[in-house]
Amino acid sequence: MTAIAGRPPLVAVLAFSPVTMFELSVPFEVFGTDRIDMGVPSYDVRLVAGSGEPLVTRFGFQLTHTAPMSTLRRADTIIVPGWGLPRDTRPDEHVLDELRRAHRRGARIVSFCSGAFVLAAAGLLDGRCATTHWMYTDDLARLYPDVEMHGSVLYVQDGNVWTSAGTAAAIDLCLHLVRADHGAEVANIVARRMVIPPHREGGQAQYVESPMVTSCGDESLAATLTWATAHLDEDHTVESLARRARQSPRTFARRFRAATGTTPLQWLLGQRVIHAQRMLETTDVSVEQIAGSCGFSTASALREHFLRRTGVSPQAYRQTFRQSA
DNA sequence: CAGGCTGCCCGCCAAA
DNA sequence: TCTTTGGCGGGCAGCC
Repeated sequence: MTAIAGRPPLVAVLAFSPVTMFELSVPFEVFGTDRIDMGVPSYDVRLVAGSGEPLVTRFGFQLTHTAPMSTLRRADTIIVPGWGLPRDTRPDEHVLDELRRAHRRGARIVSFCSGAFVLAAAGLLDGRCATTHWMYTDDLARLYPDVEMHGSVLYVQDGNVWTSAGTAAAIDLCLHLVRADHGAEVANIVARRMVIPPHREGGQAQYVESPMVTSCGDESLAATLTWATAHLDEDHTVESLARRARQSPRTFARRFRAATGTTPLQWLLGQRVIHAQRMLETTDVSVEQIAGSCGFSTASALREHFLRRTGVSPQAYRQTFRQSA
């Protein structure tokens, strides 16, 4: 998302009573917190009440002095957090019209958790891939049969429409949007400031049995992952990683999936692409050299995986960040 | 870009 | 008996 020169991107949080407090605060924490001192570009975040003032949270607190509905007409990104009304409740038609209108002019439309029902009610998910909290996927599929539901991922992008799963996946999606806007380096700074892991793949399973890196969990697995990210340029196989973790390959693979929601090779490829993103953002090293230091045997292997995971070629990616720098 | 080769992934099952 | 482990093999993704 490119900001119009001179003003930071406008993020409108379109909330409906009774709104979930956690999800309401996530966009303000990720986008609205001033981190200029660490080199993070700022956003302009506004709260818009979709169901009229006062906006009421699920715990009964009232929020007043929200921004006017017309904010949606200027917003670069509109985020709809989860809300607590029955799933078949439809917001006012004029609010849905504003959403459709924003979508038509190219604004980025985002939902967290049950906020997906608002996007669906506006028809923005028809024929699109989407997700929501795993408890609601069946309901949404039944109410809006034209939506292609993906029930087991953290977040999904389809064109300019992004939907995320329950509660904490909102953070993953917001960080991903920061990454899309300003690159992995900036997203990592934000993640570090918020003291959360910088990246969980959107396709990662919702049913993760334990966080990827935990101080009281599987130490040898966490240590092995940390080590591998610091040695991406070397060759790794499931067998070699398992040996380092002092486990049989079969047990290592099993624990790996339980802890990360993905497989060793897919995780490794993801880490390599992230590292390539950082190098493209911060250096002028050739793509061939980047491929080598990321552990890809050839530049074409890097190009293939980079394109598949980011949607753009390494060269185009670099140009985007060189222009805005 | 086709096709073969290698290694990954995961269901299955027996052993601990 | 119940749970965890780890070896095996088929299908297939990734690489050359």
